[in-house]
Amino acid sequence: MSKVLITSALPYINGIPHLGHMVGCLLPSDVYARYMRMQGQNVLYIVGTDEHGTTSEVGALKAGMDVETYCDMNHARHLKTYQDFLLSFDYFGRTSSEQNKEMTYHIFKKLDENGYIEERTVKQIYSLDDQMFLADRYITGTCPHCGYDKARGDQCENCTKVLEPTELLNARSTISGSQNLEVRETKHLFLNLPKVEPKLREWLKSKEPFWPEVAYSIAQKWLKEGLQPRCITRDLKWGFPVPKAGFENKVFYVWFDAPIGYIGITKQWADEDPENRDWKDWWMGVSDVRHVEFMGKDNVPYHSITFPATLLGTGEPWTQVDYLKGCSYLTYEGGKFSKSENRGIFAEDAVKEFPADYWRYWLMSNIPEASDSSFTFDLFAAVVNKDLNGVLGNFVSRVLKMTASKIGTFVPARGADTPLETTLKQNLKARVAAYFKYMDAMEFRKALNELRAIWVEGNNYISDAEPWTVIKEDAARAGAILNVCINLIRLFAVLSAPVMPQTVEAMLNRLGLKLSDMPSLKDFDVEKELSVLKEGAPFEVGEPLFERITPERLEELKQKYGGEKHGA
RNA sequence: CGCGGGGUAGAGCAGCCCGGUAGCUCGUCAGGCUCAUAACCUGAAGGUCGUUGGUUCAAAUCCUUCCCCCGCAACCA
Repeated sequence: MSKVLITSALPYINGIPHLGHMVGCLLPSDVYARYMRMQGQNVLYIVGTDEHGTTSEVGALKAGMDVETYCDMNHARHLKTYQDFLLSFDYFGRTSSEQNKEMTYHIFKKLDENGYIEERTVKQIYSLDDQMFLADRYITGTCPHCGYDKARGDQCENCTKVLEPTELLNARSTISGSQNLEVRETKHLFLNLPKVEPKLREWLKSKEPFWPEVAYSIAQKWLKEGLQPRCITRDLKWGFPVPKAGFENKVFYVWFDAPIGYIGITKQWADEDPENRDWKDWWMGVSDVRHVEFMGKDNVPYHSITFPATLLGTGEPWTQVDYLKGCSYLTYEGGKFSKSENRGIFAEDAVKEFPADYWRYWLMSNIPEASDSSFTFDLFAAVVNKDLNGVLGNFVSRVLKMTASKIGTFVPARGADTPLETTLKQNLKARVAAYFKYMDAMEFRKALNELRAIWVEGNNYISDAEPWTVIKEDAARAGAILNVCINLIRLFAVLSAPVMPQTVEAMLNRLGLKLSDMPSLKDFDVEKELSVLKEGAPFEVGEPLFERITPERLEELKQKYGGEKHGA
């Protein structure tokens, strides 16, 4: 059995996860993890919060809390949200953990020993009132080019010109509003990327061609533009103190320790059960691990260039990413998700409106793979009503209700196959093979399209077989048809499990089965799976699996979540 | 000329790498069925594949011009 290490980009703790975050990395990583487990693979699925950096410090300051308490609170909030979305991670850790500190120090030490770390003195803006160095984005002032008075230290949003913070007129701290700023020199440590570049190029060459277009292009772009030494320390308090003489008051830059978090969190997981778990089995000197990373396109440079270079620089045999699934962005009703403008639907609210499976199904079948895609409530309602209610939910209803009313609440006897069953099985075999092929390749839109097509086979079969007509003349044959249909419900449930775990459980329960009764997808055989439920097995009809979204409800949702474009 | 991605029926997408009758889902219209959630099944209408020029027997697909949308641009996670 091979090992599959699955990681999702670690959500930044200060952010409020919205549907874009869910679909870009968290959800696909979960669907893939569930699928691989069902394929009999040994899966380790790691997620957690990314906690360090200025943004957390400022967030805590504004909330009037110390950073640790603030992060504890937000960590719990993130965890709750992801559990509500039914993410099946093996461990949900945090980059601020002791374990991650250990890993970060170890890796830093190796890089330093190998000569990849260098000191540089840089000029930065210091705020006397805030008593801290300000990141460029925390400095606001008047743009020297266009006179826009809310230009940020890195760029003017009005005229789009790239700026140096020292160019701003009337510069002030975004945090306190103080204009009491001065330029100070400060010493920092840099990771010498150009020195790692030859190794990096060689490594990328072997992996990259198999990545999605988006990920491949972004990595190529960075190499083409040439790598520069990258600063890995900051003048902040919230972070891991730099273990080097002369840098006692500085911490590592969040982007240095965040990806190391995958390893640190694995150690958190291992430490829970040290008898049976070892982080090294997944990360150090192993050749039987396939590492798959999921992330939004903004994260690709760090996972394809900076982090691999960091690991290569240690000279140690770390597990590197084998497949990098980079997704594009999901936009909301034609614009960006924005917490400050209260535009978009956030994960916490989403699960209050509809069960997680509705969102999981919609998001996975509309995942932005090739290009950005858009969430609209109209599209959402169309999919929920048509696919979930019309195709899947209605099939379950019509089959179970008819069997119950015409025969009884048990599985009728199976008959000999007619050409109808032969055709059904042929179609299903082809569909299932395609579904597996796309899931293996992480082409989720296509996979979900096949899943839907598999459900449609059920409606096609029952339309062609017409048990409601047959039963008037030949009760045994009608029973045989319904036997196939009930087995189809079970088959649909099994195949849908990676995407809609909750619904699948409900489907199985009606058939007197549990989630644990699901077969492995390895060596999945349509013929065999269609004869699992035998004559006499009891079932419950139950309520409809899904709720339809009425036009009234749709309007209500659009109103509530600011579906209309601002400033139109 | 900053970089990358995208521009294909009313909507959302596939096809493009490896040129050869333009495909899928929703929506619309018509028909069927009446077991089921006004659901399901069948069929039809609807596209000069953003634009210019070129290569070719043949271009959505290769090269070129311009336009539009989205994202990124290293002290923003």
